[in-house]
Amino acid sequence: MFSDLGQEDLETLNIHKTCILYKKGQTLYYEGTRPMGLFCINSGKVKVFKITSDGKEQILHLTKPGDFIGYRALISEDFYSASATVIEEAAICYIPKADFLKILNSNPQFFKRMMKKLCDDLGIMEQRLVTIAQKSVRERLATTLLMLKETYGMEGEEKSTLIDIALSREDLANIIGTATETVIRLLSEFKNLELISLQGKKIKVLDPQGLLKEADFYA
Amino acid sequence: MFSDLGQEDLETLNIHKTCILYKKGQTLYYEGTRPMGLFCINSGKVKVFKITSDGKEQILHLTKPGDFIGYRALISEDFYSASATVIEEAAICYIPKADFLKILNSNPQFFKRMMKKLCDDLGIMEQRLVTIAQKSVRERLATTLLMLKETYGMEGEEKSTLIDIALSREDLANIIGTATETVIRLLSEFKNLELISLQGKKIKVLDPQGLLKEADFYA
DNA sequence: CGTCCATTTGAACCCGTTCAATTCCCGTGG
DNA sequence: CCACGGGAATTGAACGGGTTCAAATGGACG
Repeated sequence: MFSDLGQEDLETLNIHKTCILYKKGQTLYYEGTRPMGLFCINSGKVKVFKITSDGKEQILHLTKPGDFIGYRALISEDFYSASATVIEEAAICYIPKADFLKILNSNPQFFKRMMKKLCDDLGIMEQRLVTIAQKSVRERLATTLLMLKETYGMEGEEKSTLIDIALSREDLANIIGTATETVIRLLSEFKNLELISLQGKKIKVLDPQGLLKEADFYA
Repeated sequence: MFSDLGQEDLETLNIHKTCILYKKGQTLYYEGTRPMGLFCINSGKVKVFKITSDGKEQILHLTKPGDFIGYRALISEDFYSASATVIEEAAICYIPKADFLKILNSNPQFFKRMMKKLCDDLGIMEQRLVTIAQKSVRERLATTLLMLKETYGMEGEEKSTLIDIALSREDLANIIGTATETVIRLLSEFKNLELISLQGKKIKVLDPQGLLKEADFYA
């Protein structure tokens, strides 16, 4: 995202930039607080989520290296609408609000790229809404596994792909919008159908075509 | 949105602009087709929705006067990701793609306003995702009725508010992500609890506080 | 006035939740 | 090094919200 900024902008960026290593469980920001800057994920993994009135968690986004988060509240000059917590030790840079906004306002190319990213994120969110509203939990789990494979997949031998993210069953449930127990039962069904294999927290996809069928996916 | 454009931009806008009256049931565009311009809703109502592989419909958005739709595909130079159909006779203007993009690229203020709108839409979509994923159908119906009241409410005598949009029970179900029959049953329960009253397709909100409680809403 | 679709009601069924009990896993301290 | 403690994962079973299918009723429009 920042890749083709000019020399000047890159310097603006770096002057006040700080990079810190965060441990699992640490929280970057809380819903309802005021953003003071932008977080860029260099390595590790972060979940972005909301908590409902009855205490249930919904995960909106999982980061991959290169992502930055909390940019929407920054652009809108608004409070954070979600919280962000580290789920795997992560190296994260922090760019003060003023520097980010300065570049945003002075560099039309960058502005355009942000706009494009917003459009993409909105498209993804709309598709997720439809999936959650109209598909069964079983279909949603299959969909989510395929999505995780795309994002975190590591090709292995025998055409199998390891999903390289240590999600708890509870986190997985909070992506899909279901109960932890349901995820566990369905994962074990998928294992019996030899669609996936389980190695501790990590999941390996054995039969993507089969999962696609379970997801009832056509697009 | 277009309100404080300069004289020049307004003229660009008007040269090729066409305004047509659409009847109920007419479709403005279909998912998967290429956008050629922007639709602005002057009056009437339009639903924006996706169809899933198994033929179920999910409504993503209902318009109000002043809204314009399909702008995301236009900005992203992408295909439409949803379809749009008129649900109440509507007067709609059409601005060719080139004119819209010209203004977008030449007017930073307008560009910024679009960016802000994208942020807002994304925030709304995230909130809806959480609601659908984590709330019961009953809570979602109450939430939706309150939302509709905000958008289409007409204050009447006796502190009651008429929701001035003729939604079919099926459309209402397709906003909430449930079956038509469930909506009917819950509406009738809400009526018995004297939270709402029903007059044909139109719904009148009698007790917003009560609905708020049903929605289990805290924000 | 008749046709057709939307709405309503009824009833059976099932997916998914919830609660409870058990097992597993892993880090920690003796 | 190993026993212990505690949270995560798993399994079991009952319950219930919501869906589905079928049938009856109502209402709009030609």
